[in-house]
Amino acid sequence: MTATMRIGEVARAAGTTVRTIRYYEEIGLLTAAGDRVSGSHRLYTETDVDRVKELLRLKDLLGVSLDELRELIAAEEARTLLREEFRSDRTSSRRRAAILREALANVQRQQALVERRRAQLDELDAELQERNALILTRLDELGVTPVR
Amino acid sequence: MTATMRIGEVARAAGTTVRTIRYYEEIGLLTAAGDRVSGSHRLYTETDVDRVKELLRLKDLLGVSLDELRELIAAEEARTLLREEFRSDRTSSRRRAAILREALANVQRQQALVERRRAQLDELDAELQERNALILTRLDELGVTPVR
DNA sequence: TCGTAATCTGACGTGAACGTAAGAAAGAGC
DNA sequence: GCTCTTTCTTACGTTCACGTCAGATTACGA
Repeated sequence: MTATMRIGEVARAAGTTVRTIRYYEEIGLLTAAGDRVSGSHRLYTETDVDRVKELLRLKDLLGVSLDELRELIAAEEARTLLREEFRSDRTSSRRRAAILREALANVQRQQALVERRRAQLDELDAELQERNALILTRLDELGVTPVR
Repeated sequence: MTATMRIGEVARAAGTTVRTIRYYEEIGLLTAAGDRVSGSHRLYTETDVDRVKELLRLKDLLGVSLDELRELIAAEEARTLLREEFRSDRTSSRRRAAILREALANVQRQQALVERRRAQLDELDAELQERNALILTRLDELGVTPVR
């Protein structure tokens, strides 16, 4: 189907290690494309690379554990369905709508977390600004010209 | 001097555990106020509570390790000096300026990290918005009225 | 002074997220 | 078919950031 790649290439493309990819599969965060008999090489697509990148990003930016991440992405399975099932002509409108709703809820959960994080960051930023200003004032009082 | 408190109260006030406070001292992130002979109770001030809160926040929001946090806060010692030495009348203007400059550099390092994080968050947010919009469009194409 | 709660030190335990090593097997290129 | 790199499975090791336990000590309040 799509240009198929092996685990090493995926790791390099996603900026991580082979072990991490396998580990994510172990804990159910990832599944190699296509059925695979134990022992044979795992095969992936570009989409998988994107997924790995996204997992790493969410983990880092939102500071969630891989367990929480699994919950957060639970409905992401729907995203896979969206590619495999959604495109099929024999998928009903009703079914498609359900898939889309799942995907929507999924995205919205992530957005909520992003919003919370952003609010916290803003607060921190405001306090840092304040401290910065205070220090500049004190320097000024000393008759010193601050750097910038 | 200031209203003095013990480790349990500090932990409660900062929303963490006694063990964490001791651990932070172990790795040099924190120092109990005043000289202390081994075995006697650690004593803290309100300022220490703020410091612990800040440490927890930076760790969480910026996603840095405690080691990195120590580097990041290195010059924070200057902040303590700022309270003890800065207020002394026998501290020269030149010395005060130096202390302030240290504090300034310190704050600015933190601000830089906050900025980077914010930029990353913004990027993530933009992509989520896009996905959200795409899903809504598809739902619309199906003639379904999305929730909200 | 005495009882009791909180804290002390020291040490070992734990969960998450991988790292690493060994030996076998797979698969791409010639 | 053969070589050589890459991947496979299994399993134990490691680091970080604390948790937990034991026994001794401290200090506050009656």
